[in-house]
Amino acid sequence: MTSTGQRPDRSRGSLYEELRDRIASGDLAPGDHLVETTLAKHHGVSRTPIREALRRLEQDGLVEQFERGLRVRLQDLDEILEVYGVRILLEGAVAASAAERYRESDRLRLHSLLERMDNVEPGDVDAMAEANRHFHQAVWAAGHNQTLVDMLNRLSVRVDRYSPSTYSDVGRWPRAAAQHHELYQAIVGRDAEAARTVAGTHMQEARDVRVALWQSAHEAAG
Amino acid sequence: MTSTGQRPDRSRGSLYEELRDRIASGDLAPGDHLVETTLAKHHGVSRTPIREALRRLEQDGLVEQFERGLRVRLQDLDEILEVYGVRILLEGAVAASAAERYRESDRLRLHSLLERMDNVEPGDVDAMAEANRHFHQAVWAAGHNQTLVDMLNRLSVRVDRYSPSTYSDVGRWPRAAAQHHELYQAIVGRDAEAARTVAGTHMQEARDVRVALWQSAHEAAG
DNA sequence: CTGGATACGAGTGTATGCAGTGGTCTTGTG
DNA sequence: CACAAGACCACTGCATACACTCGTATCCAG
Repeated sequence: MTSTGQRPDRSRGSLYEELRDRIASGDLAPGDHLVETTLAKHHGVSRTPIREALRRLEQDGLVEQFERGLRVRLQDLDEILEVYGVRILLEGAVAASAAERYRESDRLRLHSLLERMDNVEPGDVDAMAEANRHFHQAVWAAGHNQTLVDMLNRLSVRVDRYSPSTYSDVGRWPRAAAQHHELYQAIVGRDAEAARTVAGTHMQEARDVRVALWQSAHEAAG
Repeated sequence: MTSTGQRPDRSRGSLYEELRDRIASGDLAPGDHLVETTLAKHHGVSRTPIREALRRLEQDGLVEQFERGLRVRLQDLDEILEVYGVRILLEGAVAASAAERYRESDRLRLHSLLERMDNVEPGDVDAMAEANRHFHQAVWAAGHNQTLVDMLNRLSVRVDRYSPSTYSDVGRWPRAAAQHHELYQAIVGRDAEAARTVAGTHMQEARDVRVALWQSAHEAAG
């Protein structure tokens, strides 16, 4: 051990993120038991910070109490449908809010992210997922409603698992890109209801793809 | 110390609730510094469980990082409006869902809580708040959507502060009770859109009262 | 009296120790 | 061989010890 005491070599949230990513990537699979000592060893820290990260993951709904300890939460189809149901509503709300509160200063950011999206290498799923995420977050920011953003983040965390992105579905990207353009137009045109509709539809399609992904993953496993 | 080691005399969430209640009641006022050692002494435990509770309060948005440590979060009008904005949407959604998924078995519970509400001693604000909360939670449960319930809980926690309830506003109770009856009728009648509207309107009024409460509290303080 | 350096203290982050609990494995008995 | 009693152990929850940081008070020199 090169250091003890305070000095957070890993700033506070980062251990949480490491664990969250391990869950998202499937390295820690649904149902896996999480033993504090084991995780502590694996991440090179003591149990204390591990415990804090686990508590947070529990709040996020990624991890749950099971018998004596914790395990990675299993996800059923109902849960995915529930989360997307709320997400459809709130993505619509934030898009509408972005349209209502639109200011010129928002446009540059949105537009540059839109371009970046258009220039993604075809087939590069990770780049798609990233460009998509950035664009959506820019819309969230343009909504100027931190409470909505918090809720949307919580919801995203709960379903961004099992696969890097719903864009692993071949063929969805161009369609999604078109919807992003529509959304951009609606926001810039200050048409709140159009923005709500487009964002909602976009999320519904994301839901359908996610459901299909879940189903194929669970057929494979039995 | 009568006991050491595991035995959680206070089951795990309860310390969190104690702190949350101290914030809600104003015992720990907005802006107050929270010192782990002090809280630990006050609640008769060590820093470890206090820290876990604080992390959770931070997630809830009741407490925030400030300089070296934590303080009780200040709340501005915008935040209250944001939270209620989302709450209006989601209370509407859960009411609609309750109407859609209505089953006879839900009716007994809703009805008995409605009666209990009608029999509250006039002027007993705490009893009003409690009856109100129970009725709403029954509606949430009838919606059969745990994700929505989670979100609504998070939102409630963030605004149920400063005063025990929006029912401290004289005259709101009968009106709210009437709305609860309307909501009940809409759910039992399986009229999702009516339920959504009633619940939304109800929340809007709650918002207005909360805003008025906030304003009078902040005029008094300057 | 003022500026800067140093010492101190309050408070957090992390590690570790210790007690209790529930499951499991072992052993003895009918 | 089946089953109950007991020992063991893996693991958690809580307490405490220690390291480090930053603000502040103090003290000395100019």
